[in-house]
Amino acid sequence: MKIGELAERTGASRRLLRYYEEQKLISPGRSDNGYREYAEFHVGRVMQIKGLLDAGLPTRIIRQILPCLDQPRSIYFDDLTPEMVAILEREHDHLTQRIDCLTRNRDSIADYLATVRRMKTTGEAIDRAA
Amino acid sequence: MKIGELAERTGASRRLLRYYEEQKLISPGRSDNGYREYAEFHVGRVMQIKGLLDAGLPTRIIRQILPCLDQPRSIYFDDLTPEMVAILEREHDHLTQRIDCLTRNRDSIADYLATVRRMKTTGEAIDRAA
DNA sequence: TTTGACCTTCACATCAATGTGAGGGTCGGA
DNA sequence: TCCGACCCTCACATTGATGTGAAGGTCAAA
Repeated sequence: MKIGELAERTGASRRLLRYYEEQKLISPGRSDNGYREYAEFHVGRVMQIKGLLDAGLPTRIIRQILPCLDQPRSIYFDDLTPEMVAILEREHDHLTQRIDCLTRNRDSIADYLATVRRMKTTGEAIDRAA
Repeated sequence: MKIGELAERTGASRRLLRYYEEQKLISPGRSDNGYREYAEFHVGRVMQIKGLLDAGLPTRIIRQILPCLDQPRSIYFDDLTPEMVAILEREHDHLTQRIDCLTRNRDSIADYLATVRRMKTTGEAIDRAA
């Protein structure tokens, strides 16, 4: 599949797909004419990159952890240095922190919305006294 | 408390604290000499901002949802426009998506690390065949 | 009273993630 | 063969979150 189709299927711009490649997050092949050639699995891959990016991870980190997240592992265990394990552990903890922070804030929003809805139905009694 | 102390207690640079103010995320008072004067609750507030920012939310969104997350509500229910409710609902869903994405990826890392550890103990049998 | 450690504003620098456009090939169909 | 819709590279622009430094005011302690 060429870049246009991948762009359409993932919602990422062509420019962005080239940027991901420049950042070594994806490595499409090339056909004879120089066009990038993407495989089916690149669709999921791009979605994953977009998600991680949107969640605040920089490409630098994504590049490091991505090879470990593939289903048929693309990095093998004897290639794995202690440094790499340390990075993964650190990122694992970091992700957990982010998740906790987001969860707390999301729940606060939910609480707030729930309160608003309760107010709306039980009458407009506002506790300005708080 | 002055900006230096707040910076030290929150781990945010002075520059950043001024930036947050410029972005209307915090509103310290001023003493006679023009120095910013922060209250105790600003410590938590800054941590929350840092967390949200680190998790990928732009200041624009943080500014919108922050007033709703305070414990003594600083925004009251009759001030709340339908547009604001819509924004909160949208952000709530968006946060949920982010959380799911991060959770999936964190769990993948955990799986990977678990597999690595299993390999280390049960011998170096590598499934290159995958 | 001077020095050092604060604080102020202003402004330019940087990095990551993007957009946008120029200048130019490739290719399939009218 | 020519047009339109693709693709390429290169490169400059922008936005958001920061760093950094200049030029200067405040204040406490020596």
